[in-house]
Amino acid sequence: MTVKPMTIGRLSKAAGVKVTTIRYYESVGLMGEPARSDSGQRLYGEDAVQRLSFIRHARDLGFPMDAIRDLIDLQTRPDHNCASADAIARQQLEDVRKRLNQLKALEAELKRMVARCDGGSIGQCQVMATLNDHGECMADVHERVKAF
Amino acid sequence: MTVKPMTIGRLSKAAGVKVTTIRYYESVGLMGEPARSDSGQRLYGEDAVQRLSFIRHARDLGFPMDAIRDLIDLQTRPDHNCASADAIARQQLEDVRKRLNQLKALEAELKRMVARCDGGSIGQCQVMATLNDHGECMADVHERVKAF
DNA sequence: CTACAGTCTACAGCCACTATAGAGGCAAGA
DNA sequence: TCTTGCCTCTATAGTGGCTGTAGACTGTAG
Repeated sequence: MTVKPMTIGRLSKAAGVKVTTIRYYESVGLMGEPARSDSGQRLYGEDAVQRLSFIRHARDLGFPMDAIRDLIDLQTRPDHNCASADAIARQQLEDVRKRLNQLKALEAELKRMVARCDGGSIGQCQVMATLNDHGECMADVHERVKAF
Repeated sequence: MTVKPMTIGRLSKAAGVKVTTIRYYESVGLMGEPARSDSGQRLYGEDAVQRLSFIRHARDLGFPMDAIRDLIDLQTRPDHNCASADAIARQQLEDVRKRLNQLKALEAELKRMVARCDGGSIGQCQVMATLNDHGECMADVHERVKAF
């Protein structure tokens, strides 16, 4: 016997991903077109839960959509060499480390900034002074931190 | 004698901010409307360089536009108490620290992931296994890292 | 005068969604 | 059977912080 298929709402609850997000994933090709009921409602099987949980975990780890698409493609060829998947993950790790370093520099600078506030007036405010005077800045914050 | 005003291109070079970005800052109310030449070109004084460098530094430190707008408003009242500026900076520091913690968790998980890759086939790939099996995940990566 | 660089406005695109509108579908209770 | 109320559908616009493009005009050097 076959298992009863889920509507998108049930899938949403089962996978912990919002309905709109599932439809969005479909629209960008991460999810593939599901079967439809006579009235046009999407119908999913258990594999959809699995797929969504894969996507969600990868997103939680910060993988960009393109990388996830590549990983999903790789999954469909289980005998292919693992090196590609490894490379994608290593790239992601490198990106995360880079952002980590930038954020650490930001934290140091901000910490220094608020530490110097003595509660006086704006005119003498060291927070303002620091923002005005880039030369005063200790941290090498020249590259803007990218979106995650 | 007054100093010769700059066109937007000169301002761009002087402040290290792209022409389009300057116009964008104007459109969202961070820059204020400049004087114009007879033919309609924007004309700026030295204060614009100062203002842009303030904005840029704040952006480099990750302050969102709204916060920067607030800080600029504060600047126009130099005798106002410094507490508001301090609060904005502290909020930003807190945000940065939160993201830092999330990123550290990501880094740990990714490191663990790539360390287990033995170069075999996708079928046995530990990178894939980790992504498939959220239960295997050591890190508490339940909250998605926000854009910076 | 002729190039060519600079400037103008207005609008589309980026990422990864989220929110909204307006219409139709489905199951349970009266 | 009808109603109530949630579910689902499509299509579109908005988020943040810009960047890129198109097509027209302006300013300047040779």
